[in-house]
Amino acid sequence: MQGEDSSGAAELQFSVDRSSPVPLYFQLSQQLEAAIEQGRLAPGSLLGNEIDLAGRLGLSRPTVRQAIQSLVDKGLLVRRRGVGTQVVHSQVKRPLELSSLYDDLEAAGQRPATRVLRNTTEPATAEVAAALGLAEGTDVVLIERLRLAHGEPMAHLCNWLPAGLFTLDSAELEGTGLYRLMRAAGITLHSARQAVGARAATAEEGEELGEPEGAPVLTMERTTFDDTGRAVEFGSHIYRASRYAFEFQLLVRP
Amino acid sequence: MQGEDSSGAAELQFSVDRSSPVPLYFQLSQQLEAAIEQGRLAPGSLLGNEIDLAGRLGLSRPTVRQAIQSLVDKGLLVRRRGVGTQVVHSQVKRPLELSSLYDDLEAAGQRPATRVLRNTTEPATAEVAAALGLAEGTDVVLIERLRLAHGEPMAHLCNWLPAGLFTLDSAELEGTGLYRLMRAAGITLHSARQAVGARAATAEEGEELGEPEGAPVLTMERTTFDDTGRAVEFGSHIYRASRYAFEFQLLVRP
DNA sequence: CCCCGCCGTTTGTCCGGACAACCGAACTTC
DNA sequence: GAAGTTCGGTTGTCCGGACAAACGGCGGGG
Repeated sequence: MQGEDSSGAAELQFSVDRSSPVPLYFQLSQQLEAAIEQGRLAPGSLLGNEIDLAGRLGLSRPTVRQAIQSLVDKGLLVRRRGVGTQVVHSQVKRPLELSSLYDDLEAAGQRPATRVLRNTTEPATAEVAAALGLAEGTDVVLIERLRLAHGEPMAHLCNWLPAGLFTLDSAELEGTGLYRLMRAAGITLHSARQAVGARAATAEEGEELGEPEGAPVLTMERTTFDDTGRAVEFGSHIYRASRYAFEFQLLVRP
Repeated sequence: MQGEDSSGAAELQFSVDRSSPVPLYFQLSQQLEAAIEQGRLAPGSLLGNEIDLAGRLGLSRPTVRQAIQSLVDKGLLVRRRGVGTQVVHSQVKRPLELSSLYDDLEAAGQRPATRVLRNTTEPATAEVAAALGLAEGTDVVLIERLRLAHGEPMAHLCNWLPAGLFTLDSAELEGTGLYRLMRAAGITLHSARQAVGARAATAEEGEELGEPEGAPVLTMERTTFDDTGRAVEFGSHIYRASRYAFEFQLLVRP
């Protein structure tokens, strides 16, 4: 038995700034998250009861609970009635965000690059129209890109967006991901429907990706919606299975 | 302009049972969710302000807020300060749960079946030991299964569990999924780390799945943790790409 | 020695109120 | 007519308190 494991955060110093416009519960949750991240709050250690914590910080219990709850939702803390709140043992990293491949590669230390093959406006095919909830033949923007890492092709990306949603500059697309541009344009992404599968590459696809014909490729189709429910993007992507796999963490809803 | 779209849930009837052990906020959130599911609350319609809703139900505003917040977390509602709470327009289905293939197939109307090929205890290989956080050579349970739908092979599943975690009956495994059994045994699943990729099937794998050698297959590796942080399961799965794809919905964290 | 119930601790739920921040629309002003 | 301003309505944040429910350890009884 190590007493440390249970002593927890009693001696940890947290503080809030009431003059800040940042909500108090958010200030606290950020400090707690940072302490967990840096190991100052050891996995398995108890956080100390909410009443005392509130008292030490000069906050009310609901505010402290709100801060804790946000970290529980992130999977960093676990609450047990009659026991207390403790830091989870496992290494929780990132619970599957809606991030672009560009950000993924950049975070992994790869040097991503993009080659824009097409950036045009076309009438929507039946499949694209159905995915975006538009009438067939409506004008949509088609973006075809090749994503590279360390100069090697990684994926072939086709995206369709409703025309007029916002202007897409090819130069900007070379330097960052699509989602970053959409967020910057004031579009609030809300949810996405995805399908991940696999198939054999056609000769043309193999050519583009540097794989032989018939090589296995990962496929992903995704429709993204904003918070008004409009479909704002439909993508059909192909990844080199020999060089890429989707990695993510998911949490279980209690 | 249709007034209906904004009139919202004013005339909808909700009620709570204070003698029930089910929390009041949960009763309300279930009724709201059912109303949305059945279309009684139209997409885009406003929910009516929280104060009135609380008054009509004889609840306090925090309780109503808690009910609404749980549906916001599920992606069914969107709140806008100064505007109100409205039902999202898009069809939100299921935000990617940690569910077994068995449940997925059953929900899709396929008739799943399982053939248990192996159910033994063996010393852990280096790979399995690393995934489960055990010492190499520690005894682990190995379960090898073939999953069928409509009598056709769909996937080949290999799972390793720490020995002694709970007893696995082959007969039970034929009738349901692994996660359901684990939950029934009192193990609270907390999070999982997954990797989804693709490759060509070996001759042996093709034989088992009814695919030619070299056919593309989807691969998934998954390590599942309980809420104490222990790894409770490691799985290495292969799916017929011609017959199966992962479909899921994901929400954007605000 | 083992099982069972008691009891303190801690989180879960719920209340009622207060003020701030924000949005949209009506209004005023130029 | 257009732009800026005010104002009502709604959600966001925060407080202090109260009781209930679950867990774990303790002691008593078999």
